Amino acid sequence: MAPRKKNAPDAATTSSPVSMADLARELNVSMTTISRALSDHFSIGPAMKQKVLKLAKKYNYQPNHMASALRKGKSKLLGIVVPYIEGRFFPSVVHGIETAASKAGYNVIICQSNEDVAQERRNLDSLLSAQVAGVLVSLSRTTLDHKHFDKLRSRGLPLVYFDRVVEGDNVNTVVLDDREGGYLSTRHLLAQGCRRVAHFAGPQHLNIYRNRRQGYFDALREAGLPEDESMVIYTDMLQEQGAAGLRQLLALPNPPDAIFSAGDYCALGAMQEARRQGLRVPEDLAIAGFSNEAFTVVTEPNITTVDQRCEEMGQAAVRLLLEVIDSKGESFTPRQVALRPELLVRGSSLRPALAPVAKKMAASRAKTVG
Amino acid sequence: MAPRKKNAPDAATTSSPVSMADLARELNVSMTTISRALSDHFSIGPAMKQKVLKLAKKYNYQPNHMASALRKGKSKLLGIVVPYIEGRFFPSVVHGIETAASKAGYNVIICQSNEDVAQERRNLDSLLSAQVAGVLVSLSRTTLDHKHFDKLRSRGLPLVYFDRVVEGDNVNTVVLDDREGGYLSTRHLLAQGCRRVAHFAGPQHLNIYRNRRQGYFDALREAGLPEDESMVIYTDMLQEQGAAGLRQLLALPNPPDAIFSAGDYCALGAMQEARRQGLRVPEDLAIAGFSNEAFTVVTEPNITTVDQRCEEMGQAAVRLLLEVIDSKGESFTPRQVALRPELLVRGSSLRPALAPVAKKMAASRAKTVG
DNA sequence: TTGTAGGCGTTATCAG
DNA sequence: CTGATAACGCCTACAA
Repeated sequence: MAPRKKNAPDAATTSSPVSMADLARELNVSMTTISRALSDHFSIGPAMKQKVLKLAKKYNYQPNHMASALRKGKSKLLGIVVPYIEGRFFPSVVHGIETAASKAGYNVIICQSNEDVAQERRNLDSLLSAQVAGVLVSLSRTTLDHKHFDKLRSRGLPLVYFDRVVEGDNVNTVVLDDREGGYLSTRHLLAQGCRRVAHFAGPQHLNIYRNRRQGYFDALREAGLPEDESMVIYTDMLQEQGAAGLRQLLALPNPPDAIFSAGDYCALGAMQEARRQGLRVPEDLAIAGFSNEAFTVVTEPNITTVDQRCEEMGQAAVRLLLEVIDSKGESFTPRQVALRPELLVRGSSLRPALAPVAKKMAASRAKTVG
Repeated sequence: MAPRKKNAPDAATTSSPVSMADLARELNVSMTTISRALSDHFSIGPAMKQKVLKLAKKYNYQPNHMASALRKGKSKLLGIVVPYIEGRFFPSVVHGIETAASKAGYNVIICQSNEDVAQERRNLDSLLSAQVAGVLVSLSRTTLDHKHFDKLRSRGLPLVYFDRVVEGDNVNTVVLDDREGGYLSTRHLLAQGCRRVAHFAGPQHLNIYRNRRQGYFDALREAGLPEDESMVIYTDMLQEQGAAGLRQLLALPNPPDAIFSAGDYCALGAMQEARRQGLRVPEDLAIAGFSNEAFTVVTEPNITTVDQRCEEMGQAAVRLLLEVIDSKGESFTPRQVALRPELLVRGSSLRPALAPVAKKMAASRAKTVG
């Protein structure tokens, strides 16, 4: 062990961190007093409190969270496990999480599963070892069973899933209300005067895509329109598939006058293909996507889409997690939160003739439906 | 203190974490033996090692990093401070950092300064308290002096700046070679046959923009072309400023046939304005941007740009930081790393007539110049 | 090859 | 109001 020189003028370059013991020695009081003064304990007189605080500032005292956590058995660390930190969605959610967590005095450890269950398992072990106070997870695509999360539960570690969640009512989850998103989007297209609205659906084993499709059908039914499976194209939400999908739709005896795509990339592909086919967007074909990708405000026209409230999702997840953490002892009844999506009406779906009116309607709708 | 039942069948729902002491008791050996067996110490026989490892697995033992860090005075945590986690750049860098760090057995705590020095200061305190082993920083825009980082240095805490760095040769930095990026881009435009290349420059108090401009001038000089300040438009790299900038350039007696923009958004604005003015891109006006924003492959034509190697930057920063950490004791000579940018030639700058040849040239150049 | 004991910095408990 | 003391879980000199 390196010899530590206490109470000695520090070496030229590096100095050891100041501990409570150092402050205690300096003031000729006990560590207890220091500890209490710093944590604003009622049993310490204001005079002493001031003295301690002043000295702490002078010596630039930083509490050692590890020691505190070790002693208390509770750290001020939250763990995040996401598939990856790229694209638009996850970074924004992480942004929201970090903001909310730091506001509550927590630091955040971030892990990526890279869409790999094995990695996800290791992430959990890693967070366990780091003694986090709770964990926020968005499942990897390859996660089929969730036994590895029992390890957390058996340790009594609070857990909240977001976006890609375990379904059930005994888990804490925060998701976007995808059904509502699909519903709002489709209803908007119908309000534009479109009568044959097609749908680009995503993989139906993922609940987000199932729900968006459900919202689409709900809006059709509400408008008294039939559910026509020939108008639904199943894709993996890739750009090229949007182009191919549109070609397929145009070959129908009765082609669509609008498309609600469950993803922006697919919508983009369709819009580009429409141009190649000589169709005007939105006059001949109205298009709406999903996710509010950055490029949707760069295309000509801009693409109507649904915002996923990434940041709110992060904040809601943290709020829920902290509730569970703070309720330690009493048994907390798991809760499932669904966030309102926001429809963003843009040029790709706004029929010029109806524009002034429709814009207003759409705007008020997007707000009031929430 | 809650009573802990050692060695007792665990309560129905939650169980306490298993410690080395628990394992030691079970095997009737000392904690020392357990500790050594788990850390693969040479003085422990293979038989005992096996026994311990098996029991550890059975009880799902997770080492307590906090205790270990407290004892050793060294944690396995790295701290990151970034202005924010959004857009394309920072998330990708963070992605690279987390990947490299976790490969080396480190966890990563992430903090956002929100472009605010005061917040940045708090972030540092927070990381100090969390006992991180080192810190990676990209400066907030409002950070003018760097005194608050002395706190780290005086604690002997390794520090690496990336992207937005403190300039000097006594700090560790990782940046993109922006000059080279500007040079490659401009040279490419010249190779396309353009002879009047304009430049959208960014705020010159930021070194990245200064350097991109320098690369632009270097390429012009190399081609024997004059430096013409009337062809340089100073902007904040906003989309609208690109449009305005182009209008300004077109009003010149001798308008440009190409633009090298120090940012993609500005390039986009110019491209949209060019279309409005009836100019063909790239035939009448070749355009190149900077940053490889996601939308550059979505526009028509796609936008030629310079990739900033976000992920490599993160990895390089971690490598450097770990070097400093591992060199503890010997004095480490600070190092400044500059990453090679990658020119991505796309439709906005590829003159059709020259396309087949030029494409090949540009490609080989982008690789070999590096 | 294994064990003993002390301490990292903090806080809870109990005693003044 | 304040102080002494013992733990939290792990590591490591030193002893056996």
